Amino acid sequence: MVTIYDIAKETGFSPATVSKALNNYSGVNKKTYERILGAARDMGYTANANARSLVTKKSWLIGVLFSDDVDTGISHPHFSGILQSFQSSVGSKGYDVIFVNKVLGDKKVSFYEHCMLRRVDGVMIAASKKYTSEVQSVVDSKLKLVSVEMPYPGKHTIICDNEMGSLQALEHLYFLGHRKIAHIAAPLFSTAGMERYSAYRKFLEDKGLEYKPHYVVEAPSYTHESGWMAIEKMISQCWNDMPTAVFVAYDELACSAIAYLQQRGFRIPKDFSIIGFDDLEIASFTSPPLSTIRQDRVTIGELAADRLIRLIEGKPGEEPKEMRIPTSLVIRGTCARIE
Amino acid sequence: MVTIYDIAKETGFSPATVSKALNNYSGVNKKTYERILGAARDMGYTANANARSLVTKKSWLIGVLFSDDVDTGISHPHFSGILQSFQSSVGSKGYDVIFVNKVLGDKKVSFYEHCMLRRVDGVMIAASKKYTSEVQSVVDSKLKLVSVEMPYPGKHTIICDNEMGSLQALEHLYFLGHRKIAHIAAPLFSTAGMERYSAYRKFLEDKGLEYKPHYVVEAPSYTHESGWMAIEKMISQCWNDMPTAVFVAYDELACSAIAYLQQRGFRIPKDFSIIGFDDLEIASFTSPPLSTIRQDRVTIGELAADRLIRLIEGKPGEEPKEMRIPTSLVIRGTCARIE
DNA sequence: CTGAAAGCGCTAACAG
DNA sequence: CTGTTAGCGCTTTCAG
Repeated sequence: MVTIYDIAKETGFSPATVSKALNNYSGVNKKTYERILGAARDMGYTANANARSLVTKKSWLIGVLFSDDVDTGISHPHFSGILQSFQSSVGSKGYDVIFVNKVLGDKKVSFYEHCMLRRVDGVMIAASKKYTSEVQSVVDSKLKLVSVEMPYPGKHTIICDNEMGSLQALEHLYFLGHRKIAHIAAPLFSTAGMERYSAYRKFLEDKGLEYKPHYVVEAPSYTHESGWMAIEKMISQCWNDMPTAVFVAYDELACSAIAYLQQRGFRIPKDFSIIGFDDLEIASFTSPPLSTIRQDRVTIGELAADRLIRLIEGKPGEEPKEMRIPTSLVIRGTCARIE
Repeated sequence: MVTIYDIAKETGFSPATVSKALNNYSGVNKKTYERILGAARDMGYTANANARSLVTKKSWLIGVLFSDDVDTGISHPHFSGILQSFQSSVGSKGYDVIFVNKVLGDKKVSFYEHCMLRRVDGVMIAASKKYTSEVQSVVDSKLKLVSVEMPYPGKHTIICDNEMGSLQALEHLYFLGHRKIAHIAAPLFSTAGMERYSAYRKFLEDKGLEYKPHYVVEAPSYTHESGWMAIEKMISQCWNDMPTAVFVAYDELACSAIAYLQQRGFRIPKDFSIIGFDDLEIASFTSPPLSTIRQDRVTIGELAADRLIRLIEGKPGEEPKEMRIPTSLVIRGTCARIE
C-alpha cells in the first residue's frame, strides 16, 4: 500500500507538502503540485480514509437507522425510494451511507454504539414506530440527525403531509358522492398509520358524517396478508351496512383489498371505490389501476440530505423543524361516482 | 470523546492492558478485566473504528457496487431483496455495508478508488451490464469480491439459474398446449436478458419449434414504459401470426404487457397466456395474478455474504466458482390450457 | 498478567 | 512555498 511517505521519498518533498498538494491546498507551487500528483497517479496512490478521519475527526459517513422488521427494511418500496434519493444526494457531497443495525458481529450493539463506533458525522432516522428506547438513545445524544418517518421535537423532520394526503383522498371520494366511507388503517403505532386515521376522523367531523366503529379496521402490519385480513374483517362486520368507498392508508393494503373484493365477486369501482396512499409502483399495475395519494420520496430524500449536511457542516440552516411535504392526488381507475 | 488513555488513567492500568481487556484477550486478570469494563461503561467509552482499522488494516466494511442507472438502483425490487439479505448476513458477522458510487463529492471517483479510499475488506458487485471498464477495474484488482448479477471468470458468482427458470416457464406453457410462444426479452446487454433469451432459443430448438424473429422483441430497459412499448411492438408485428403465449423475461415488463393487452380488449389468459420471471411483489397484484418464475433472493444474498466473508477471512472455502441458484415455477392466473 | 514503546497514514500548526 | 514536529486512538510486539 503506497502512502504519502512513499510519494515524499519518490519526489523528494516532505510528507506535509505531499499532503497539501493532494488536498489541493492553496500555497503549493504549481510545478511541485504537478510533480506530486503525477507521482501519486503513477504509483497508484489512494488516500486512506481511516487515517484521515482519525486526525480530522470527520468520517464522511452517515448512518441510516431503520428498524430491522418488515416495516422499513431496505426492500420496503417506500423506504427504499427515500433511501435512494438520500443516498445519491449525500453521495454527491462526498458522504457515504452505512446502515446502522442492532446486530454487529456476535455482540449486540445498540444503534447509538454503532453510530459512535463508526464515528458517523450524522444520522438519518427512518424508524416508523413509536419511541423505542433504542432509537431514543440516538435521538437524545449529540449526534446530528434528521428524521423521515416520524417527528422528533427539536429535530429536523422531513415527512409527508399525512393530513393533507388523507384529506385529498377523502375529498375526492366525497366529491364523487360517497358518504359511507370506511377506513382501513395502517398500524396505529406508526406515525403514518396514526396520522391518516386521525385525518379520517377529522374529515368525518368536518363534513358532519357519523363515525361508525365498524367502518374502521386497523391492519396489524404493512403487508399483503395484513391487508387481506383487514378487508375480510371489514366486509364481515359491515355486512348489514356496507360502505360505498374505502380509504386505505397504504397502497399495498389497498391492493390486497382489491384482490380480495374481486375474488368475492365485487366489482371495483362499481361496488366499492378504493383509494390508497403512497403511490407505490404496484399501484399502477392493479386492474383497474389504483387511485392513490402520491408521496414525493425524491424530495423527502433530498431535503433530508440537505438539512443533515447543513447541520453537519455548520452552515446557516433553518432551525430544526418539522417539514411537511405536500402530497398529490393520483386519479386512476378505482374510484367511481356514486350512482 | 473518551479514549483508552482516559480509561487507563482512571483505572491505573496501562492503555495496552485496557485495550486487551476491551478486546477480550485471554491473558487478562479477571479482576482487572471487570474493573476496566466497568470504567469503560461508566465513562461512556466507545471504540474508534477508524483508529482501529488504521492499525489492524481491517475496516469491517464491505462495498456494494451497483450501476447508478435504473437497472439496479437501491429501489429496484429485485436488487433490494438481495441487498437486504446480504446486508443482514454480513451484519451478523460484524461487517457494515457501504454503497460504492462513481460520484463522491465534487470529484468523480472511480469505483475502484472509492473502494480503496475506504479500505473495504471486500466487494459485492451487483452490476448487470456487460463489462464496463469502471467495474472491470475492480474485478481486475486484488479486492476480494463476489458477484450476484453476472459471472466473472475466476470469481465467486452467485446468480440465479436463468436457463432453468426459462425452461420451467417454457415447459409450463408447452405443457398447457402452447406451440406459438413469443418472447419479450429483457435488455440483452444484461446477463439475465441474454441468458433468458438464449434459453428461449434453445427451447425452441429442442422442441423442434420454428424460431420466428417477429415473435421476439427486446425491451430497451427494465421499466414499465419499456414493457409497454415492447408488447405494443410485438402485437403490431405479429398481427398476421399471433402467438398464443408470451414468455416475458421480467415481471415488471410482464405486468405492463398485461395492462396493455387488457386495455386493447384482449383477455388474459384466454387470448394470451403470459408468464413472467423473478416473482416480484407486483406479480401477486395483477389481475389475474401473474404466473412467474421465482428467484430466491434471500439465498443469493446469504450465499454471497458467506462466500465473501470466507474469502476475506481466509477460511477454507470452495474454489471461486459460478453458483447457479435454482428457480421455481409459481403458477397463478395468467396461463391457461390452449383450447 | 501488565506495561513501555513503536507505529498505522495522515493532517495541522508552526517555523523557516 | 516547503519542512519539522507532534499527535489522532488504537494495537502489537517484546520485556518485565
